[in-house]
Amino acid sequence: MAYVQSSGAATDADRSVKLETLDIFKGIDPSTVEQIARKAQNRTLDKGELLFNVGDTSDALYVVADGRIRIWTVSAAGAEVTLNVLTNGAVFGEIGMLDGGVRTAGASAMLRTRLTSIARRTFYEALDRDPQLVRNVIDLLCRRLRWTSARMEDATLRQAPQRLARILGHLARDHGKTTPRGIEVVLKLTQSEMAQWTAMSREGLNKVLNRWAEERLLIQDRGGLIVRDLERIDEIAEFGE
Amino acid sequence: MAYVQSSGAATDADRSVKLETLDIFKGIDPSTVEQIARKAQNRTLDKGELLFNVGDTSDALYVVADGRIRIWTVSAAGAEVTLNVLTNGAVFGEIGMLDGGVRTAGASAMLRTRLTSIARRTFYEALDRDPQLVRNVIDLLCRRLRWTSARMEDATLRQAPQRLARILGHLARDHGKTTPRGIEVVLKLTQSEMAQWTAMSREGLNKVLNRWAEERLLIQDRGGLIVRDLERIDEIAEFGE
DNA sequence: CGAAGACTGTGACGTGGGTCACAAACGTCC
DNA sequence: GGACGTTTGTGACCCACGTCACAGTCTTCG
Repeated sequence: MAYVQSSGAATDADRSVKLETLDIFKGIDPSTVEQIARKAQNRTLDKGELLFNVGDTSDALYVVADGRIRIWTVSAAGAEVTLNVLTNGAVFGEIGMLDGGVRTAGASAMLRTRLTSIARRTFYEALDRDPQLVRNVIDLLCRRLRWTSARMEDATLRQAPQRLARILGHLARDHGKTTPRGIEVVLKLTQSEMAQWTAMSREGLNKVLNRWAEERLLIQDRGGLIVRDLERIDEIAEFGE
Repeated sequence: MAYVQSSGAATDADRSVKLETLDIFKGIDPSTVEQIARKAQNRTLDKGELLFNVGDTSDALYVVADGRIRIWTVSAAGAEVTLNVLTNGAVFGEIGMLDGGVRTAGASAMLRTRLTSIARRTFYEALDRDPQLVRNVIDLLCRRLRWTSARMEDATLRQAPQRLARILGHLARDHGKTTPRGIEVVLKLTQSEMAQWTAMSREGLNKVLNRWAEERLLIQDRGGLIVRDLERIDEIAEFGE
């Protein structure tokens, strides 16, 4: 089986990500995937460890096997903005791998994280063999482009609270667990981390969050966050308060 | 020859764009390109005419044969932001053509413009036949992604004057003609058009432009714009004033 | 358990840049 | 050469948000 190798104990195996379950390998001959998996490298990053920096040369694509990766950029002044936070099963770094250019963003681990990396050579061999993989790659790139366009729009024509609402919606949908109390966000982030993500100041974010808590749109539960009124949050993201 | 057909007088022929000169067809068998050119459609838009709107279904890619196309998005409040201005030889609309999704941005003509369009069917036939075309498409998408990322950064962590400086640099480099007086921007835009592009107000842009004119960074010559100190403009784009 | 460090909460204050409301200058068409 | 529409120029005013400067509160670890 084309498992992403677990570098830890056997009990970790269930949390591991199988390559063949990834969208990018959907419809690909299992033997091809297995071959890629055999040549793939594994790597573990400690909390806070840098995987790559803006401007680094690049020749591999990564898959988050278990953990959490933050993708970011820095301004000339040194301010960091988070572009995305990736969890198990996410693929990243494909642009550098595909075109061989330098990295346009940095990547680092938010906690101890296991990764699988696939080298350009390996990937291109498979690309030459399987036309379906080509389609999948094109699809992936298109999806990325659409996602970036949407975020671009957010950045240019939405105000801070709208951007925050957008992120909250994303957190609730992609990292939320429905409970009697509301949608619990499993992906726990500090206010500073969220602030970097929404490109606002920590203090400003705090104030908005507390206002919304008062209005019962969400509950703040020591570090955790429970979304109560996703409808309204979405509305704010789209049209403002 | 795989010319983009001129729908106008023969004198327009010299301004026409040949498909085989486009990056996306670099290294492709001429007969394949010719076949695509034969199946391509031509279309002329009047000044201001809408080619497609956000949310439209899409099944074609376009090439600007002669004229000028503006790509834009709208906020829920109705404010338009220009994402790019395209001139002869530019390719656009490829994402929708490739993945069949709806358009994420609108496109309209800034002046009377001739376009060539290539349908998904036609393109995919060629894609199946020529693996080099696949590489070219992947390259194009990667380039787009890098460009969008850069603009994304501009939007989130640069201030208005920096964004303006960025656009000026782009105008000077990609649409400029070096003359004794400085780099003359051939692509003439009104201040309103530039303001939409830099996501600032027309009034604000005006003030910055006049300040820079006083500082001899540029000359404003009734509608035209001449960049005198590109070094400094680039510096401002990167580090602020 | 107690201290140090991280995280959260909140007000005072400053400012970039948008909106409004004009006036002046420029085109272009009868 | 008026006259009307477009573009440019400029000041008064305003507001969203960032920065600063704290004070609480939670965690974690010796």
